[in-house]
Amino acid sequence: MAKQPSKTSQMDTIVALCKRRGFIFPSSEIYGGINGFFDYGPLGVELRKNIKDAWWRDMVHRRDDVVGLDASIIMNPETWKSSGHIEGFTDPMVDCKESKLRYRADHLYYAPVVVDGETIGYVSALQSETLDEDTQAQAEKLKRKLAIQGTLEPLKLKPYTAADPSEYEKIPSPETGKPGSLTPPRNFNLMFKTYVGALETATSTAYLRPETAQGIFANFKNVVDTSRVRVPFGIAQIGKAFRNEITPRNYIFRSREFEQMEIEYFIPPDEDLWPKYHREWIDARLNWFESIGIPRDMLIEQVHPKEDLAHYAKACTDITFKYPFGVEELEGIAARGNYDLMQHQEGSGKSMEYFDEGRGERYIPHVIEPSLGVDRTFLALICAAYAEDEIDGEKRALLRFHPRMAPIKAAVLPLVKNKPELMEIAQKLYKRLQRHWNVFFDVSGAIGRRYRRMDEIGTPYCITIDFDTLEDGTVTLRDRDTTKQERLSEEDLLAFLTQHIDV
RNA sequence: GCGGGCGUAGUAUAGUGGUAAUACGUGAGCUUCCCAAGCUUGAAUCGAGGGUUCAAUUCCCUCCGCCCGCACCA
Repeated sequence: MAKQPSKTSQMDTIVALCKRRGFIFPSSEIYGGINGFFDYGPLGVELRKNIKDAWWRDMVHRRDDVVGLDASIIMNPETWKSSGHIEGFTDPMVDCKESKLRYRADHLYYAPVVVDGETIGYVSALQSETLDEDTQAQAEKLKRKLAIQGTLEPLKLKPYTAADPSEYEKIPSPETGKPGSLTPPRNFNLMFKTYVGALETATSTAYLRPETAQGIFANFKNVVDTSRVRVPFGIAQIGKAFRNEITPRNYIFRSREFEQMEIEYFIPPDEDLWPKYHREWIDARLNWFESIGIPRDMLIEQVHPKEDLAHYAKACTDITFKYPFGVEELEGIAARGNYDLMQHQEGSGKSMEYFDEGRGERYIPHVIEPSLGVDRTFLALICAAYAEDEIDGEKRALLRFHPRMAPIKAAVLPLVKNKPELMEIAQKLYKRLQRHWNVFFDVSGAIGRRYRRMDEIGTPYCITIDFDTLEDGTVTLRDRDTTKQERLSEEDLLAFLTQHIDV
């Protein structure tokens, strides 16, 4: 019985293919690699570039209402105070050494149990609606158990993060109820720190940006003052961002260095207005994914439930993709109100107000934020494109990339290499195509082998120069997905390629 | 960070206390060769460090990395 390929094995196959054909390498592999970082090889860099170019062209050049920006990765650290990343990006964690469970330290509450002014022990519980009752019951139980007489004083609950280091040993684990197994709270700030200038001092501390968005907000006034934009309008940016993830997982899906493609789309503040723009952007983004070759049925629109939203957010809809390891976020489209601009206005002391001439009024615009990862798109494209089929009883693996996304658009293949006439024509055609696209020239091996090589890296078209070419100038155009061939003149070939690649 | 599993050419795997192999891929060559043909020939591997041993890829320890689960996903 044939082995059913499991979900992980399909992922393994894709990982192996990416390595074998030069899409993705583990970063600094000769030194044993480094967790959560990846390098993109000759084919990978082409695919990434095609993703970014397509996004930029479709979101910036082909729209009248979006302009671009390229902000620096390291910004004034005040930026991250205003944005909330220095406070909110830190997750204090506490581990229970006995039960092996881990908690958010700020969600774990504790209180000393005090009877007639004397502390007889501690109680603890996780944040919940019944927190007060739970801890009260624990305290009474403790008092009975120790057979202590007297009056129980009201519990003063504090988060574990506020505990004195001398108390860590005495606070019971919420799982086991016994003290002594909890670690001190440990901070995981997800921003990478660095130092600007020669001296490593507290005042020279800076951060690698954890998102590109803040560079856009920080430049809001600059763009408004210089670019003749009018609300509603967007600012788009593509760039690297860095998050010191506790556990990078799923290949390039969650890595510590990644690239974002973000738009902040500024709209008037009317409460009834944002749902319309939010919807428009969700649809625009879904259409875009389809246009680059991700089938609609692999995409899911997921609305964040109200209770999961950040306090300032009005709504957030994820576009998720069916990765082999599960359905995971590709892009988030958030309606963030005017929170970010307000924060920066307050933090910087500079007005973020926009004067709307049409309305004759001043306001701080609200924002819709479509935020997408280049690397997640990369992985989605490969997962969507990967296929295995059978040609005349021979198995083959191929990547069915949209021609616009394919790292190599076409290969020029002289049927045989020991005929100078064929080589000469092939070289000439190759040079001609090279002026327009990334094309490949291959003479080594049998023609069938060369086709299969191109299939595996997703090259949509192979152009073969054969003996008929010497007679009538036509070439064979072979299609990757169907393996069908047709003969075309050189001019028809160019028209065909232009039509299919430059969409 | 914890627990479990793992680490042998580019990839997938075999194997051993006496210095390593198979397939595919890959380089060169031959063949008017349209779907991984054939032949000749070449390169390339035991994650790193330490220990035990006459001898370690094999046993032990440490580190690094990968995978799964917990947690995290702001």
